[in-house]
Amino acid sequence: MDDAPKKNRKLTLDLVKRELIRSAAKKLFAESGLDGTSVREIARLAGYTTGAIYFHYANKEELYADILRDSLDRLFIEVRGSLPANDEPIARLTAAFRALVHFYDENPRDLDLSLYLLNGARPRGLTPTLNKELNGKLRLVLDIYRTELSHAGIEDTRLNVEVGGLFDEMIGSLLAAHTGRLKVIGTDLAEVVEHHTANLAERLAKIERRS
Amino acid sequence: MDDAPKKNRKLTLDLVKRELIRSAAKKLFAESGLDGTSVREIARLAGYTTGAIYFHYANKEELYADILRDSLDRLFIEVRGSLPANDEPIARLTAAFRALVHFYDENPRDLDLSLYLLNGARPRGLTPTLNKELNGKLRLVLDIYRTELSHAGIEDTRLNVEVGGLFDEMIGSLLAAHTGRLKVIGTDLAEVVEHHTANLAERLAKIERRS
Amino acid sequence: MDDAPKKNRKLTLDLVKRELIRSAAKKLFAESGLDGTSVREIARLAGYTTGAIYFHYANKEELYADILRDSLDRLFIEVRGSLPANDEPIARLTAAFRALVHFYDENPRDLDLSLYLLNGARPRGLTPTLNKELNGKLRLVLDIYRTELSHAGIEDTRLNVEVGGLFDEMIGSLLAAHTGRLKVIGTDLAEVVEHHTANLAERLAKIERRS
Amino acid sequence: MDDAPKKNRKLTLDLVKRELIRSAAKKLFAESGLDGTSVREIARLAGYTTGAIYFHYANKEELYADILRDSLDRLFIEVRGSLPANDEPIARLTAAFRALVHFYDENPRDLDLSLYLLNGARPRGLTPTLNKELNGKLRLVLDIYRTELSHAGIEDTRLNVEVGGLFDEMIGSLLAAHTGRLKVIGTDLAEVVEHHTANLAERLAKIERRS
DNA sequence: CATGAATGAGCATTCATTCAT
DNA sequence: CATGAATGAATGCTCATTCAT
Repeated sequence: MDDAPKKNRKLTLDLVKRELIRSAAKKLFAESGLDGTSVREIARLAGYTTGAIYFHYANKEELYADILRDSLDRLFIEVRGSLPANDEPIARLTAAFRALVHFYDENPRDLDLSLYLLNGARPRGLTPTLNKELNGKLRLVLDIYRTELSHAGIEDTRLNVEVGGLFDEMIGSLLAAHTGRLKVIGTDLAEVVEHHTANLAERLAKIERRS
Repeated sequence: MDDAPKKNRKLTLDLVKRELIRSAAKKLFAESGLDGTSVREIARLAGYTTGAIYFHYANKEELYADILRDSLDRLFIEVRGSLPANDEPIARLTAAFRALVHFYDENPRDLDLSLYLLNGARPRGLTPTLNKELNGKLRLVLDIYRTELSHAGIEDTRLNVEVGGLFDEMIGSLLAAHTGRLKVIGTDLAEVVEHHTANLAERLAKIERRS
Repeated sequence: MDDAPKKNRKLTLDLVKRELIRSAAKKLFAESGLDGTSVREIARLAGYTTGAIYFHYANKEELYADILRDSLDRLFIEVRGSLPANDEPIARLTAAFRALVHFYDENPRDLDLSLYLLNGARPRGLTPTLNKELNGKLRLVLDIYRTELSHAGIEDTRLNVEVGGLFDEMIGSLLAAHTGRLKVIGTDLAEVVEHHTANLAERLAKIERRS
Repeated sequence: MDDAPKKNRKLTLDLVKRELIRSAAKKLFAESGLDGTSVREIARLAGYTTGAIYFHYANKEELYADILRDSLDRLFIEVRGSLPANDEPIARLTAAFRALVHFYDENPRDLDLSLYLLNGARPRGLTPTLNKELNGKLRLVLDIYRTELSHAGIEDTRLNVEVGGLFDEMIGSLLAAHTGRLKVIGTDLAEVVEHHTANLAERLAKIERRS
């Protein structure tokens, strides 16, 4: 405990620096995407020079992955943590979706960042390995909904369709709220979220009845 | 009818060539986006040299816009043409949405291509003028739904929310079907479309009752 | 006389077309130089397409040379034609210089065009052969002054210096008048020309006395 | 003096490298002009790769401007520094012109480089901002002569004409000496300069008498 | 003669990445 | 650890020139 104070301080400083870089990169990646952001820009915003980035990260892609990895991990924790203890499937699912919406509403940059994966789009520049890993993390979140739906008695065949569909509707709403199509009318996101989660509850109820 | 055979043949050939370029460009733009596609690649795929592209199009962006313009025009015609003659608002809206889904299901490349506009994202590299024009074309399609919803008696304040929301859900479903999240389970799109349009009908009915 | 009316008309038309091209090219070359003018621009301004230029001229350089050649020929004729019949060397020289100034004042485009040669500058893009030929034509004009000066009794050693110097002063004045440094004060060229030719006369007189 | 040897060495090396680029660029710009010189050529001559140039200069134009800026600054210092302390206007003006001629005689590349500005020609490719700035620097030099002439009692209306005229004659002579028209006869520049400054003195004297 | 489509080399510029210091 | 100079490949685009029609 006493023989490594320097190392600790150093480690801490190191983390602070890494966070500085990540924070700068996140902002820029969210604004302009992976290809649209240059390492020089990131370095400048973080207060470093180009070379420094490469001390902390092997390359640009790794930095991008690191940020997205972290974002997906936090999303997972948030959603999993939102599940209430009760047995009511619909209540649990509703809570889980509310958590998703809440997360991306509070962290709009993460939404922009995740768009690459969310719409399954071109992994342009993203190594297959990394693409797989990150999609795996996304699947982990989706699996929460899948599990809950299965607990709600939805048969396996419908499962993926429902989960994917509901998920995409959420994302769609978030995008609508986030990208300005909504700003025109001045309605705030909270209202929209309520509207959608209400819809969701009804739909789940109906699915339950059907199955 | 007989006095201009050469000119006609030439014109036809010309259109064929332009179409060759557009087709190659569409494929690549759909796969890798505007920035991710190089003019050289397009030329190579079309069987030309770089310079030839610039004989037909002022620049890369113009080529991209030309393709997207055409896609949105065809979508508009398809959706507008799908409206049945009867007065039943819900039937009309359902048909209109079905047409949208159908169009993008049949032309998956157009879906990828339109993603830029659909999720309102950063027009990185798109000239403001062009961005405006293309978004205008998209708005034309959205206005069809807006009009129908207003005929269905939805009050003006809710209009934009509903149109945007419904639209995004459709797009979300299409993406889910299109980008592989669905392929896993092997369910075909037709089923999903039915599922969603059914949902839509119910929801519209409910909205109608509320208003 | 009767058997070639078509050919004549054709020849005439041909000359007209060539003149059309030359006129367009002259304007653009004078404005933007050899490198700064594209063949396409010339063709467009002349009302033709690119290929047509290459029917009439082997290449861009040849077109440029043709124009400059013509300009220098006309300058030569003008200057030589200006020499009065009398024996008075000073009067003859003054007339010759006045003709030079007059020519470039009346044909400002020719002045811009000739700048390449006049300041002996970079033959960038100008084939040595052509450069030699055109400089030869310029020398022909200079030789008029040289001859006159020698008639005025200037010894051979001074000849080139004087001719070059006087010539450059004329050009300098023309440039000053032509390029805006003079416009500021609103003085018109006529005045400047008189001023300089007066100077010239005095100077020649003095040279004469000295020699 | 001793505590920063590394930094000093680095700084020195840095300046040397920048100077290497500037020197290579100056040579090529002087020979072939702004448009006629490619960045690749500059890099090659300087012993670097293309990209390296862009580390030191924002773009080709900036490099050109940097060189010309420096040249005009040095000319200004030279001319201003040449003015003798005495009150004799003609002596002062003669000295000032002699300095100009001397400067460009010693630095023939600077003369070629400055031709763009000197003959007021099309700033093809030169950003208006830069063109303005550089012309401002040239004006600073011209203003020295203007001031001296005004001290010599020349009335304001004649001022610009005289300054522009005298200046252009100087430049004309330099060009004549510099571009080979003189080389033929083997007369050295010194003689020509004396000849011209003598002419100048007489002319000024005459102007003074007239005014 | 003229067209206009196509070529292909060249250019300015950007940028991820490396590495000596 | 960080710097900053340098690399080199790639990119969008231009343009003189050619040539089948």
